Amino acid sequence: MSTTLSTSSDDVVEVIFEAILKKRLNPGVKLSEISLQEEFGYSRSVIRQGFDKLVDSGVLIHKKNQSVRVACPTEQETKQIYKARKAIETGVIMILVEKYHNKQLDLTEIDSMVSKEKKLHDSEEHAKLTRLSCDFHLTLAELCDNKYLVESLKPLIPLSALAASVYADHESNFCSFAEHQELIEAIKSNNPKKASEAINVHLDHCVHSLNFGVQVKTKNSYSHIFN
Amino acid sequence: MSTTLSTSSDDVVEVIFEAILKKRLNPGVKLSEISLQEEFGYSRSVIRQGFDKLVDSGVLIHKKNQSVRVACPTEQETKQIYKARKAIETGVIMILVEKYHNKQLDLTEIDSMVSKEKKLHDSEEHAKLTRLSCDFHLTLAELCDNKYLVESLKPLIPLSALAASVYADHESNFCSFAEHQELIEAIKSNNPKKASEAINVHLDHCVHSLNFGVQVKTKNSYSHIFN
DNA sequence: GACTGAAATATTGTAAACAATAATTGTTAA
DNA sequence: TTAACAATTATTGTTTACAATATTTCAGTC
Repeated sequence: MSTTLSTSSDDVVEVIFEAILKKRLNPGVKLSEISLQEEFGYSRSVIRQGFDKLVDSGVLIHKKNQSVRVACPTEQETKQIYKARKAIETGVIMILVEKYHNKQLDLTEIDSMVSKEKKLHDSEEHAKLTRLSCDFHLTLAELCDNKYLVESLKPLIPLSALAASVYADHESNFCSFAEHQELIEAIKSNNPKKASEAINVHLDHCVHSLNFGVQVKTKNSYSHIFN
Repeated sequence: MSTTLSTSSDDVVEVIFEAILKKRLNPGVKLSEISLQEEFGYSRSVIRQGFDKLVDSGVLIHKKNQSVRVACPTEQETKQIYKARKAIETGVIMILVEKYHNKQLDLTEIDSMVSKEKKLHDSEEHAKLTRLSCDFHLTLAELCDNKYLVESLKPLIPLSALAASVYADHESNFCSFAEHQELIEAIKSNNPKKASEAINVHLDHCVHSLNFGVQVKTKNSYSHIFN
């Protein structure tokens, strides 16, 4: 949370967030404290502090006396995640519509993100696109200038990425940049209803593009993950 | 998070949450790890783990090399808290309207909570009423069967209670039970728009009942707080 | 060869120790 | 008396050590 001075354990959180978004850490992977000690250069207790935070947000799963594992959202959990996102992000969009209308919102940053998404889509750089899609949603929340809203959404993004890496057949059109474009247009057109529909439709599309029939596969090694 | 087996540190979290909701812990109060060691019977590292979780949710504030303090929301933060709540709880209510309409929702528990609120209001037991009001909002979220939504809302409730204990002149009518009643009626009437308005109006009333002109006072001792 | 169970190993849970920093107290000088 | 500064104390940040639990290995049996 932004009221907190960042400590060493936040590095651990950030690196693991990153690794998940970059698909270097797959659902179900086991992470032991001592093994990561060397990787990070921090002592076990610092690693553990980072783990605790990630467990708290649901990104890592921790059963007593067992190593933590990267969460592997079930179908039901995935649907819950997106339902929660719809609630939070609808609120985000409503705030942004109002802010834009009051000339309190600068959309140049988010515009350029969408442009970049289009480029990555055209050049078929799927991994980078997925990553940028996640950033897009978080950036929208950040534009609200409401740290509580941001913190509410934050854990749901890597959870969504995890769900995608389990259930998405082709991640190319998992989180459509075209719909991101439409969303921004809706904000600019000062039409709350249209904007609300745009975000809800978009998130529904994300879920519907997933194939929950696939057999869940988990990986176990984590060498060369964090670099 | 419910995917986690509860550990000792969760006791710390619960007790401090409780103490805040019961107004035994006031905004700004300093909490030292060693002092609470005796209070709980756990070692310092366990206390610290609990603190870390509370810091992460914004309920405690932690600056490097200083003791944690109970958060003391500013006017701006309080408004952000309620804006975030409006986003999340509007989503909650929409889900409940749909669930009720599909006969998948049992409202007897929440009905009895409102009745109990009325009793406490009539007998002027303000402290217990405040506590129950908080539970009311959390229970609504829990009825959605969505742990992510619950976890999003959870930290905002004690933060709201903290804001109230700083800025509320008379806490008797801070979070109106009558409006809770209306909210439930709106859900039962299967009217999404009415329900949405009810929750937004209610949360707006909560903020507007606060007096941000008051001088913020912080207390410093914490004897006899946890019993 | 596959299964059972016990020993060995590895990993987590907790506590204690040490180092670094902040808060407090006490002293001195203006 | 007050202010500035030094010494002391208290508290946090981090590491390390030990106990409790889980996982793995391997021998023995069917």
